Amino acid sequence: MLNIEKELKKFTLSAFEELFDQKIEEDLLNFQPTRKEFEGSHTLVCFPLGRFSKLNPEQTGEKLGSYLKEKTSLVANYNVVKGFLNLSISDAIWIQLAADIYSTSSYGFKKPDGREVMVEYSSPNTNKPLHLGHLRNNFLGYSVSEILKANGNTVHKVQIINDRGIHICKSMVAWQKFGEGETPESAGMKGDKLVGKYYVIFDQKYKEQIKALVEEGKAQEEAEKIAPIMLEAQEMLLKWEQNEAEVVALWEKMNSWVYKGFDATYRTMGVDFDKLYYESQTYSLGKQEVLKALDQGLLFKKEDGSIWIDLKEEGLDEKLLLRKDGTSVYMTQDIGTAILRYRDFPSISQQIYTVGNEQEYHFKVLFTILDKMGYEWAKSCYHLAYGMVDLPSGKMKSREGTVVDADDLMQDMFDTARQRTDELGKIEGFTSEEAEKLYKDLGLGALKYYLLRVDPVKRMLFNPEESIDFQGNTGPFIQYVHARICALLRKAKQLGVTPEVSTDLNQLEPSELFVMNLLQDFPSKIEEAANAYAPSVIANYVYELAKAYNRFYSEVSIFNEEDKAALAFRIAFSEMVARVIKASMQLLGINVPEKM
RNA sequence: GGUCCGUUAGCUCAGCUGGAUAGAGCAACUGCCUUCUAAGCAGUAGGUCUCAGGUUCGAAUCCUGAACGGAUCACCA
Repeated sequence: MLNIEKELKKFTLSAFEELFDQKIEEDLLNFQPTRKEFEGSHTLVCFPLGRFSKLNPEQTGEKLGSYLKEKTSLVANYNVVKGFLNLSISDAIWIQLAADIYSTSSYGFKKPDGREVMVEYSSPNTNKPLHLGHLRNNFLGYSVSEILKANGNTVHKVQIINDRGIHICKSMVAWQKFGEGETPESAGMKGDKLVGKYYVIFDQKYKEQIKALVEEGKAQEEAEKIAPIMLEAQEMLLKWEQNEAEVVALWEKMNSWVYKGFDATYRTMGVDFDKLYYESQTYSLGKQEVLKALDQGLLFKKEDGSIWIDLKEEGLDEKLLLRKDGTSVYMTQDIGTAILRYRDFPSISQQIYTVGNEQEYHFKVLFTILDKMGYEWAKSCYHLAYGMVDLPSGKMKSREGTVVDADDLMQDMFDTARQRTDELGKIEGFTSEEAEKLYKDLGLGALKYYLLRVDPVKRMLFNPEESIDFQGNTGPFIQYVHARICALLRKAKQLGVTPEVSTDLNQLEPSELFVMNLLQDFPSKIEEAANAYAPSVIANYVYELAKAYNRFYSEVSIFNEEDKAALAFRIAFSEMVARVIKASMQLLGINVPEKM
């Protein structure tokens, strides 16, 4: 495939040899897109080149420009403004590039390179439903997986389901005491919602008990420790780890409710996993590993019997790995899970953990522990941290009922999509299934794009009062451009116009050139997104592309074109744009409709 | 207090491997639908890129310091 920038660099380097008798580093050649107020598409910054050409930047630009124009068929024209050499690429080259792209299947995607990675995302606790934070997590993890695949990696999507621990025991205790046998069926509630309800009830009762104890004269801290309902939860956790039948049965029952609810939510979200890990199946391996490490002298035991690791030398602190009662903590489980994954997938070269940035310290400690335990691969583990999604009122708190529920939010988006679509009235002839599918694609498109266009490291604000837009820099805008192009392609087919990039063509419109330039960027954008684990790179790119195409669309009347070659080209060109839009959106996990 | 992260237009965000007059969208205002989908296009207005130093021909971008906001340093996950 022709790469214009690469070619320009090559010729510029030889220009330096011929004109100035200098061999210079390629890195010195800084090509950037030409600003739209100047003529040209590629601009070479000449300031750093003066010391090699022994000329001022302006003169350097002139010399290079005339050399390139003369010696290569690439450059049709040039101009120098201040120290910037602006180059216009000849239409023939653009047409050749278009022909290359048009004939390339899955343009921009790399062939599998044998590198295998594991991406973890979602990883919910089973004591409450998924919320807005999980949406950012899931969309991010899913999209990064798709981007890595497009960049040539084999990807295993996994999650670790936090199905055990004190949190789930809290829901269990509350259900046992106050549930009166309620089930999702009897309550008419999704299972995850029902279990979440009892988690909230636990917290309410717990707070009441603490308050009562404090009124009796206990210190707050002590009251928190001795509140009866908390003791019951702790006892239940112990019984669970001892595999007591009744507790295990209750645990299985309530978790199965939750899984059914989660499955429904994941299906709506359009995410999936290749393999699921459950903490209940990995924590004992973690425990074994901890005990092994204790034998090896890597850990130490405190007087009360709890087991710790000392990471002060690594600039971290002491970390608890097993409680005094022998039960395991979060860290213990994560150690077991990581090791198990490498046993299951020995050829992966990296594990990527999509987890909020509030857990940065946790992962730093986890990777350090694994490293100390002698696992070579610990060095390549990567915590893909993302910022919290805040509400105008501040952080979401499930205990205080300020969370934005994932199912509710998605349903709101679908409703908005339906309403907007009905207002516009453009989908006559759709069956009700087709219409429903469209509402979902649009609603999810808006939501996913909204969450993914922001750089992952940044925390973001979500205001539930202001609904997510369907206009401007949004998912539906991009989906709309795709649908528009599909309408063109249908019409072309109807009229019997065969899309073709023909060399008979002799001129392209400025707005076409601008789009071509963006199309050429697609492969490097995928690479950039993969290297930075940042879907936002793709999101911003595809928006720019869609916007640039829209400009062309409004400036150039396609079917009024009398030149046959130009008409055939514009159809092919539009088709290319649609393909890149579709592929980009696929990388974000967003479907693009053909009509909307 | 230690460590990490963020701060760009009224709001939400790009730009950050240093380059021209810092860009989009929303909100406001002005045009454009008898012609391929107006969920659109074009335009107007809106900025001491938090501040102060430094490096450089050139700094929103790199370095140092400060301010503000957030996270974290749990026998929670």
